[in-house]
Amino acid sequence: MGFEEMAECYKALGDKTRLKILALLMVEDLCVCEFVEVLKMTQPAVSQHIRKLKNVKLVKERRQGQWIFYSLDRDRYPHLHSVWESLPDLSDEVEKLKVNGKKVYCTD
Amino acid sequence: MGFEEMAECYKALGDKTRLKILALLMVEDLCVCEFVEVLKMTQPAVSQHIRKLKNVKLVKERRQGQWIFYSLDRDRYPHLHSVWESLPDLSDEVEKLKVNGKKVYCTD
DNA sequence: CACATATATAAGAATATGCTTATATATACA
DNA sequence: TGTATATATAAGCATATTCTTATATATGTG
Repeated sequence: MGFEEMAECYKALGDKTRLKILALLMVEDLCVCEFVEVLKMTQPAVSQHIRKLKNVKLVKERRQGQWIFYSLDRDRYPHLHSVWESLPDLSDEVEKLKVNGKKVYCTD
Repeated sequence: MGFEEMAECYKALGDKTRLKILALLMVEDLCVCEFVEVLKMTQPAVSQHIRKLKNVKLVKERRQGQWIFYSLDRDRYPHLHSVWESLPDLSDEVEKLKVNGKKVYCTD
């Protein structure tokens, strides 16, 4: 991987909101409307951050009905494994989603 | 380490020139005038990139006479070890410096 | 001390980034 | 087919980034 490509990847990591999105994806796959809840941001703002993460292949998407679930592609860049491990644990945030009835359960 | 601090760190990594500086520092400690030679950039441009790396503690400096040698602080962020290992090997570039008589030898 | 070399800093300009609001597209369902 | 929900995209604006040129500071040397 060349310097340009690497730089684009770290640039994607170089934002607090995107790091939180990735930390949330370490807990489980989530969709945009769930990020909107947790991050208290508008839907377009979230979508634009996710687009940047997709552009550098850090996250994958899979559509399930009207929702699109995003997942962290942990193995895309093996040298980032310890970066993922170093992210703060946000499982409490995901738990709050469930408690508040904002979690999307998809039974496809 | 919080998200804000992490983001600042990855932001520092999110630039092709700075990644090259770090890759060069994987080979050996270097000073600004050597980066200027290798990177074919102006001295202020190089200094400003180094300042960003210093701000997030990725590089350390030590003055030796009129030169300031910069070094990679490999252990500052343990989760970045494999990032350092993944950087392209630029020892050829440092070798060229020596061949062209642009290497700074400091005998302090 | 005067001058050369190495480095840092400041100011300005061009470009990039990250939000906002408005709108388009895709899917589900009655 | 019409409506609701989820998501993406576009345009515009405020701020940040990265260069350039000019200048300041620090060290070494005659």
